[in-house]
Amino acid sequence: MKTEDHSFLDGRVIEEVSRIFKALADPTRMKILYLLSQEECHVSHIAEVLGMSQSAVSHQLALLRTLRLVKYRREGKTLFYSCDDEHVISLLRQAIDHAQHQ
Amino acid sequence: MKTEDHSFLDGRVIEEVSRIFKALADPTRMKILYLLSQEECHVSHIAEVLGMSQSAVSHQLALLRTLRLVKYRREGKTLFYSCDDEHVISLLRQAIDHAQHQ
DNA sequence: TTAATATATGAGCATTTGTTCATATATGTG
DNA sequence: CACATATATGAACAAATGCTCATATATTAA
Repeated sequence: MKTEDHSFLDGRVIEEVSRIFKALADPTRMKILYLLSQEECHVSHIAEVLGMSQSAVSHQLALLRTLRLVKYRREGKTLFYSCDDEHVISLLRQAIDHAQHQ
Repeated sequence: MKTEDHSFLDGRVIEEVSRIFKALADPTRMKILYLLSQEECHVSHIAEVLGMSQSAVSHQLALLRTLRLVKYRREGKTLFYSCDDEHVISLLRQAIDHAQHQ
């Protein structure tokens, strides 16, 4: 195939896909997303379950919010986070399944 | 749910999945893998098509080899690379499709 | 063997990333 | 209001990343 005959990806698509995979590439964010795919959680619960500092979790949640992968609702002083992108969860589940069965 | 009631991921699975997503998270590697999913290519062809230096491509191919995502065969002085993990290509295609239709 | 070509690889460097620490903001309580 | 609790956020810093440049290795041809 010649250069001009290739099926190229749009630059915006490449950047978008890269953002999604970057989000999934970090073990901490993977754990957070996997946890939130099982149940809605508040921040300190995530921190406790994953054994991380509140600050570290909050920073990662901020990143996931920016990418619109999670959303939250407030209940008093507490914020409950949950997944906001089923497609990304589907990619995560597939990758996990594949890694588990090999 | 209490901490001990969560379905946790095995550390090895987390690391493995993280490695896969890290590989897919870089635009350059995405382009290389997407290209190789279309046809077997030699190194300088990849470099030309993607507008990158031979060295940069070779470094990324070395990384993808380490992860067993690509393989190669030699023909004289030339090395022909191709994909060696259909599952990862499947994840990539799904993410691309999703990004394109939104 | 010498030279040419194709690719790999090590060092160096700028950028990005993920954390911690300290502090700010928001909400509820007395 | 003052105070406690839950979370967010900015600064700083170490580690990881992706490139370039120079050079090494492998193969072929003369």
